[in-house]
Amino acid sequence: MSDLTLGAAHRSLRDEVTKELRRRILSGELAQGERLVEDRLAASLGVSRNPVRESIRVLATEGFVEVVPRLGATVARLSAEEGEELFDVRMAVEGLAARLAARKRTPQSAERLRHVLDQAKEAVENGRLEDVADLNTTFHLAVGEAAGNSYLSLMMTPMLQRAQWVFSQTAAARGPHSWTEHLSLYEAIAAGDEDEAEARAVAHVAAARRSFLAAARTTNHPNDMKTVR
Amino acid sequence: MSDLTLGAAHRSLRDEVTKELRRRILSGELAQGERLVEDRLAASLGVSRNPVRESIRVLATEGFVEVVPRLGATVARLSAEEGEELFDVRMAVEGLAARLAARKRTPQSAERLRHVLDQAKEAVENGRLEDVADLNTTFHLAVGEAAGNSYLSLMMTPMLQRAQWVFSQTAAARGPHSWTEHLSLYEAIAAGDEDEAEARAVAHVAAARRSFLAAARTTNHPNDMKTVR
DNA sequence: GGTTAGGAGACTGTATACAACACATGACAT
DNA sequence: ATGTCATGTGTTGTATACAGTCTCCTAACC
Repeated sequence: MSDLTLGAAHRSLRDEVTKELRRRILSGELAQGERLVEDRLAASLGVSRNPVRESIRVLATEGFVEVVPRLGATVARLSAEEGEELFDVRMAVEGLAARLAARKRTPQSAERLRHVLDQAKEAVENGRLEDVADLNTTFHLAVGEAAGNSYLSLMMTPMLQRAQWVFSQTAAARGPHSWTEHLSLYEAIAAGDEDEAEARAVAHVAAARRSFLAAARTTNHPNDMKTVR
Repeated sequence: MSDLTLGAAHRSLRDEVTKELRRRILSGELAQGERLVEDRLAASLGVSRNPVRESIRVLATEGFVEVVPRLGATVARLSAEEGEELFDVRMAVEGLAARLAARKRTPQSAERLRHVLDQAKEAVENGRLEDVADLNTTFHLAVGEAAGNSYLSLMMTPMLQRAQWVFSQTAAARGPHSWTEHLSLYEAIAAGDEDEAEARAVAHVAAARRSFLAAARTTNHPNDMKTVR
């Protein structure tokens, strides 16, 4: 139906498919537990089953999809408990990222962080909330990049996308709050203060967890997040 | 050539291919930077290109393979610096895993850890070094499982395989040493002492890093690990 | 001699085709 | 009425086919 418009520089079709499927999952367009039938997805994307299959496998290793060998793939289910558990991992990983980013700071990395912050500020002021969520993720990832540790970046990319997913599923948005905390983290990194950077990153994730818990408590039943079918 | 013997319970062929390719990379049978030509791999595994392609994509998201859109895939290169950086990530992640494992310990998880330790002890005593390396990885992963955090497990699996890769590439084996440290970590976890468990896990990874650095210094040139071509 | 156009070979990207399997439905037997 | 078996449909797993692109080699040209 809605054919993909593939990017200028001949980015392979499969990458576009992966991106689009991930987007649909993160946005909730594909609901948790929903079955991913290769034929249907292929038709809806205007491609053959082959790129779809490859994408599904990638998304499965990233944790967005569950594959049972002969039975097919479904969008992963995310219990409230699993959502909360993710924050533990984030605190450890992002704490490290912030510390290393402060240690290895360069003019370029500071510039990059500031650039993302500026974009986010602009998006906040203009009330473009979808962009704010994306830019928050981008900022966290930029901190990971600034840490100058390739495996850390590789690991953080799907982790942060998952975090965004968790939030979108609970409808717990907290854009402006985030922004000031990001600024404060940026300052510690730019100042090269490792301990403070780590502490602020951990505190930031902890604050995000509290938002999540509050939202989860009001919008959902005790043990499961909404699992629209 | 060497057709895969696919497991009893009809585990899909593609899973076997992924496992086998990963094994070949970890063992060095496929050298760093070596080109992965789909046709050749397919022929050598006795399957068609399709499962091979899917496997390559999965291994790429795990960080063992690098894919450049129209040019093909190569085994990832691991500089000595990247190898060392991995230890930073491991300290953060495995420290958390040990802490959580101590917090959430159950008779079952303790039993599981002890079982792996017993196997490792037996392998050490019988001098089966390849098995020791695998069992060390298994133990670390078991700690991750004991933490009862699904995303943590998901993240740790490729991370630990990568760690094993790093060691095999530098020929830095330290089996027996590891074993006593593992035992000590197990005891802290079984005692439910969170702080001690985290500290011992971090110390264990730090010790591994020292082994790595020592081995890397003697076997390699300053900035690059051996990159056989 | 160096540089550039052309073409052959190799390989990836994508589509199509077919085989194997799972599940549902319904008929038949007990 | 219930259990078991046969049949059909939908879906995944795998193989094959073809088109597009990159690289390298050759040859012609300046």
